[in-house]
Amino acid sequence: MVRGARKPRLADVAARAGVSRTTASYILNGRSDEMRISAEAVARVRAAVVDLGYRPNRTARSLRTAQTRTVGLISDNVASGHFASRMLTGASAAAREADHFLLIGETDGDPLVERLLAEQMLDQGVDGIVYATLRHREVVVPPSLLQARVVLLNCVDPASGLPAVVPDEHGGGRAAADLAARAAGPVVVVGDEREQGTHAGTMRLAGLEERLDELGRAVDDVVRCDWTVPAARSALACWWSGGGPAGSLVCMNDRVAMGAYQALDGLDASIPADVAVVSFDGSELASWLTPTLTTVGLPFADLGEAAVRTLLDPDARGSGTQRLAMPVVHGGSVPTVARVTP
Amino acid sequence: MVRGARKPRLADVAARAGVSRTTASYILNGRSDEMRISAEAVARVRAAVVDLGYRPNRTARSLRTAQTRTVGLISDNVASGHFASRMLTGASAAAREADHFLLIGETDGDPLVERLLAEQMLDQGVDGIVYATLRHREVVVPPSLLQARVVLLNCVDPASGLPAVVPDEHGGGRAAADLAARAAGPVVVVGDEREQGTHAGTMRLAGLEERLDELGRAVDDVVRCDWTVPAARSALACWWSGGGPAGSLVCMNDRVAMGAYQALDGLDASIPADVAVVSFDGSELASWLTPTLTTVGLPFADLGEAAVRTLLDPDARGSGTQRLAMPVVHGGSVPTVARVTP
DNA sequence: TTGGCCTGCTGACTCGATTCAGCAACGCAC
DNA sequence: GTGCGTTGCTGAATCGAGTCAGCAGGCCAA
Repeated sequence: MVRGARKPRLADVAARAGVSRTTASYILNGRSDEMRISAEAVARVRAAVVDLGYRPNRTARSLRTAQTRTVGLISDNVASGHFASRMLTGASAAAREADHFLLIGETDGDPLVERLLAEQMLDQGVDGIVYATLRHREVVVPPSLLQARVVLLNCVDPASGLPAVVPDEHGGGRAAADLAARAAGPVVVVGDEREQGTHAGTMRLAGLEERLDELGRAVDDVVRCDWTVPAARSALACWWSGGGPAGSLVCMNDRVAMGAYQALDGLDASIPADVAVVSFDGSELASWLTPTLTTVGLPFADLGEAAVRTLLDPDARGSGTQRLAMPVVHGGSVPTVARVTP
Repeated sequence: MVRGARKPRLADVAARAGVSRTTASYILNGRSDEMRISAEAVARVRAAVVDLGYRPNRTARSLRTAQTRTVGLISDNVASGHFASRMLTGASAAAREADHFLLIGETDGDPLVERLLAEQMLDQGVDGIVYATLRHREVVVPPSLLQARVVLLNCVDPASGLPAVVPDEHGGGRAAADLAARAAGPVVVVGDEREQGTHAGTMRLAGLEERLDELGRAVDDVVRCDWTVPAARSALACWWSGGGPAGSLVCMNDRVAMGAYQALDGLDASIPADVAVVSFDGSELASWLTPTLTTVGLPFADLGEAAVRTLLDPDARGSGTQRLAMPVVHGGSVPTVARVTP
């Protein structure tokens, strides 16, 4: 590129190659065969592009084609969520793969901000919008969104029938059952399955019960508490005040499991010999505990990726709800081999 | 807006108001006084905008003005970092405040991807680029970036002299000193201050030593280990095998502190009565420990906000490096009142 | 009457691409 | 030599705004 000169335009390329703008445009858009451009012209244009360091102006192209090659992601709190922010990683990677960029905006749950953000993204001309939530739950998307293509991420909107990508909580519950069943003794769920702000709990519990039943086992008790460290700690401490802990604990998330570890700490019971612990999330926290926690992971990066893929896939219009498998992250909190069940 | 009609353009507004496109444009851009447009014309145009539901086409405007009202954020791993992802929250909030959108891209540290991403963002016509890193460290920004306005976030590039926004690690170290000095006995630093991938450690240590010196105290020992839970746990367990723990621990981050808690667990020493623990990060983890951890926080959201503000502030060209204060997050791991120093 | 100034507006060009419709030049069949 | 088809290209319109230069028309002073 010539020093000091302004950025070259398509017209400059065309002039240098001795062809019209039209011809140059066809060549750069891969339509040279269709338009029967001679090989010589193609070569001259390509050379000119290199010589001038030409890069097409995306804005001008967008004006003409009404496509901006950007996708928006509107969320309540995803970037703030410690672990859920990987949805952004996945989404942005998938966008880049499709030569798009990801535009992000957070609403903090404020419906007004949500509406504003949606409108501004539409003004900006995004090619589609991913509507994401920190917790897996049901939502009602703002009507203004519906002018664009929308894919839901980590949430569903039953009324709208919009395509959605969510973790397979039910399958995750089944996986947890298999892990919990490795230990003998009662299976105890820790954490209120109706935790507000999500319905992951009910689905996990349903899967857990289904699979335990198949194994000839059952959920023997549920210790209801918020999904936080201190709530789980005190709930369990209180619950065990009767007899000593035994069997296996299925914790609704890794923080609850951490609370369980703390509650076990004072007692004379070791993990996993006396008590097995399984949980959900697959966050880094699981690897910080001793012994490391066996946890059924939320595939956040994959969720983000799948959502953007679905959004940009022209064939995926009414593709319903995709449930992505929750992979087990193996730790040391369950016995490595299943005990033989009587 | 009329049903089924295509989106109204400025020309439609002008026609309905009985003025020229030029006049309508001046009015909508707040230049009606300067251009001496009559109050009646202004009113008619505003009414037409409402009637038609007119929203300006940002792409067309961008083409003309060469401003896209978007800013890019290129990072190595910020969205994946559990806690650092709040930089995105702050950055996106600041962008929105200035009527801009945030475009994100992650490189995973790959210089090739970095270059590509930078070029694509420039093609996209971003009004500026924030270059961010997960860890606070020195970087060399890719030369292709320098075509745009750039602000560094959580890193510095001494050679380029680019404006940067970073946490005030030195000041944070001083704050930690005040907290550690509340307990009598030796002050022990936990975590290698030369942790690879960041130079936060050396700055924290320098601030710590400076302030301790002012208080007539000193760093009595440094237990060098990686900034991870298991490394800190085993390093401390080993270190204490001589005598019992006492004094105060200054942990290089919250995970190290968690390791310290675990190491203390078997021993007969309580926090903060026997050992005070201070750390750096201010992550949620601090609130999950028992007792809750007193930690000098990284103001990630503020950092992100300040970076975008600086980027968009026309007066802030060579504004040097902004060091944002690290706020103390008070927990229960240090004595509440300072002991009288002899 | 003429010239100059103010008020209130507009015509036409511009940003940088995409794309439809059409046009010369040539060969070939009749 | 006329008509037709193919090859290889191009002119000009278009997307939807922003903006410079200028133009009527009225008023006032000389």
